[in-house]
Formats: sequence, structure tokens, C-alpha cells
Amino acid sequence: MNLDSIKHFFEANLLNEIAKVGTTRKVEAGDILIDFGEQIKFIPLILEGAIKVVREDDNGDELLLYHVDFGNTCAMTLNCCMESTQSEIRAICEADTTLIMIPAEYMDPWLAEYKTWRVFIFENYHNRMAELLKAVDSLTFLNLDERLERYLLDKVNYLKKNTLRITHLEVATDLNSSRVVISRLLKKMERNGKLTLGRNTIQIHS
Amino acid sequence: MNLDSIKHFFEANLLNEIAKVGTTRKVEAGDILIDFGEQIKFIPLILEGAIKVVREDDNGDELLLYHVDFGNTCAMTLNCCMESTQSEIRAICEADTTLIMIPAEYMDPWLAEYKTWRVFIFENYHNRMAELLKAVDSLTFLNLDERLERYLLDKVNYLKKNTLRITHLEVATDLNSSRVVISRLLKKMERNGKLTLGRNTIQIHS
DNA sequence: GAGATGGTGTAACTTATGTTACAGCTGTTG
DNA sequence: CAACAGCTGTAACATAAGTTACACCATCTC
Repeated sequence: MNLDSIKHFFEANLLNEIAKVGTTRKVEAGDILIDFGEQIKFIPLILEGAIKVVREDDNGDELLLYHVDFGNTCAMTLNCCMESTQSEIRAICEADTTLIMIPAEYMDPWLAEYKTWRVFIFENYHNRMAELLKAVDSLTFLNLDERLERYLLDKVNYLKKNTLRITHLEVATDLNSSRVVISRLLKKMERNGKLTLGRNTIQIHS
Repeated sequence: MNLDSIKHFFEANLLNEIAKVGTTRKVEAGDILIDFGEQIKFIPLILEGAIKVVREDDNGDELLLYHVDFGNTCAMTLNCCMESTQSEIRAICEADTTLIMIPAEYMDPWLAEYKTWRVFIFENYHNRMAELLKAVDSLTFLNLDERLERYLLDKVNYLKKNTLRITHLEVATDLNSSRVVISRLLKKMERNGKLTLGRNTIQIHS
């Protein structure tokens, strides 16, 4: 297991423990890492790649909540680890991803023992909370065209590509809207010179 | 300081510490406990009363996020304590409220030392996260009439009164809507026998 | 009791978003 | 190559929610 990329996050003793009890796991783009109602037995620590976290209602309507990437974990999951409750979210890989899986039972003792673990866990909670707050803000204060624009810029940012391979339907699903509406708005943005549309691709001008 | 009401939450040693370093504070209904951008130096632990947590955008538009009541603290605030960042929310008392204020510097050492403190902190994070998720769900998947209904039932629940002293404008503000729209929907609910409207009051039938 | 202030009811209109329907295009599969 | 499935564009219409405007009360103040 190669922990070089995260070695500045944790104190040496803790890194040793992680190496000892953690297992590496590789997941492909599109795979579902965690699904609704699942019992979570491992803390997933992302070494490489990106994961999107979505919420679903009873009708199967979806909404993208936020993304998790390098050096982070999913705080939603942490709750489950501490309290053995079930997952409220679905986590889907957006790119090929490498994770370290740490058995949930280490969560609590490490909190007592390692300051860097406490900092790590709380920073993650903070980040996830901030993302959720951002989601609430968008839903409350922005119109769909603004949400769409942010969504695209976000995606460019964490995938580090200007040209996104994505269909209008996928965008609509992430924003809990409908394909026709998204096509309409995208077309308007294209006319305004913000992007170029192609089949299965959206190229953002920045 | 009377800690009887929370004595089953924490181990004896921790209760002693809380009694030693905490201070009691009473706040009246309507007072602002924490405001945007404030630096937070105390962990507020609610003994009695209820607090509502709201979010605001640049235009001054508001949205109610959730309520915090007995035995809980505001996890948003906890982040600030650990990382000395600024408050992203405003906390307003909804009823006369009694709090214990614990200086922020105890946050981390107590995590290392007291299992019950860890459980308390994580349970609070979990609850706040769940509330935020509920807020996202409402905003995404519900129409305004459904959100309004939930809002009223919620209020009945934690104020423990069927007759709410509140104006349509206040409701509209909490839901980030407009007075006219709320009046319209309330009237419809009255016609459907769900509630009775009066000047400054809404009586929910349950 | 005359004004002023704030709360409520309602009508008429606007706008953002969702829905339905359909046409044309691209790439795949038999 | 014919048939098909999936993606995109567009028009026409439906609906939820926001906006403006105004009337009518109740309460408070001078």
C-alpha cells in the first residue's frame, strides 16, 4: 500500500496503523461505491479519482449533493461508522478511483489517540457540511440557469477538463430537472458564447 | 449551575469539568445568539428552549434551515470551534432559552479524554447533517404547499402548541417565499379543514 | 375619532420551469 | 442495409410560484 500521497495528513504512528489495518480498493468510473440503506463497515479514504454523492426520493428522483475527491472521505459515511446507522446517500465513482478502506471500528479509538485523526475527521465534517450548505443555497437562491452554470464549472474544475463527456439527460438528472429544460438552457448558453455543444459533449469556454 | 437535565449524557468526571468551566446564559425569544461572520468562542449547549438556524444570501433573502433544542448543540458552531472559522449561519432564539457556554478550547482535549463527549459531538453532527439533508430534500422534491405543511407541523412539534403566534410574513420569510403566496396557500389549507386562521395566529388541527 | 401601521384576502398578471409531442440525427446491431 | 436505440432541438401548452395592486380590518397613537 502506497500512502505517500497522504503522508503529510497523519502522524507517523497513525500512518503505520493505517497501513496495517487498511486495504486498498480500486473502483471504476460508474460503479456504485455505497448505496442507500447500506450498512457501512469501512471508512473510505480517497487516494485518487473522484466520487459524486447523490440523494434520491421515493419516486426515484435524484439530486447531486456534492463531490468528494483526493484526501477526503465522506462524512455521511462517518456517521454511519460511529453509530452503525444506514447510508442516507448513494456514492458513485465519476472517474477510476483508488481508496483505502479502514475498518469502522478504528474510528473511535483513533479519535482518542491521534490528534491528526481528529483534525482529519473534523475537517471532513466541516467540508461536507459546507458543501451541503452550498447545495441548500443553490436550491434556494438560484434559478436553474445559474445552478446549471455552477454545475458545469464545478465539473470542469474537479475533472480538470474543459470538454465534458456527458449527455443532457445526465445533467438533468443531477440537477433534478428534465432533459428538455436543460437542452433549452444549454442552447441559450451556447448562443451566449459560454460553451459549445456536441453529441455527448459540452465544451465550456473559460 | 444545574446540570441535572443532562446528567445522563456525560460521565461524572466530564460533568464536573463542565460545571467548572461552563457558564449559564439565559437568552430571550427573538434574540440573535450567533450571527453571520461571527467568531465563535463558546460551544452552546441547550438546557431549555429552542433555537432556529437560518441562512441568508447577499440580497438579504432568508431560509430557515432547522431547529436545535434540548440537549443539543449547533454542529455548525462546532466546526468553528475546532477550526476558528466564522459562522456561516444565524441562530435566533424562538423561545426563552437557557444555555451552558463551554469555552471552545475544551472541545479538542475532551474528545481525546471522554468517550461520552465524542458520542455527544458525533451525535450532534449526525443530527445536524440529517436536518440539512431534510432541508435539501424539501427544497428539491416538495412543492411549496407541502413544505408549508411540514413547516407548520414542525413548529407545533417543538413549541408543543397547536396555536402558533406567527404572521404570514414571518412564515414567508422562513420559507423564502412571499407573503401573498403563503396567504393563498394557507387559505387553501383552511378551506380543506387543516387549520384555522386568525390575526397573528394559525391554529393547526391535529 | 383621525391617522398611521401592520396584517390579511383576493384578483390579475408575469415568469420560470415542467410536460408532451415529434422530427432529425448518429451510431449500433442483426 | 434496415431497424433500432439513444441524443438533441424545438414548438405548444400546463402549472407553480412570484409580483403588483388594492381593499378591508384591527390596533395603536396623537
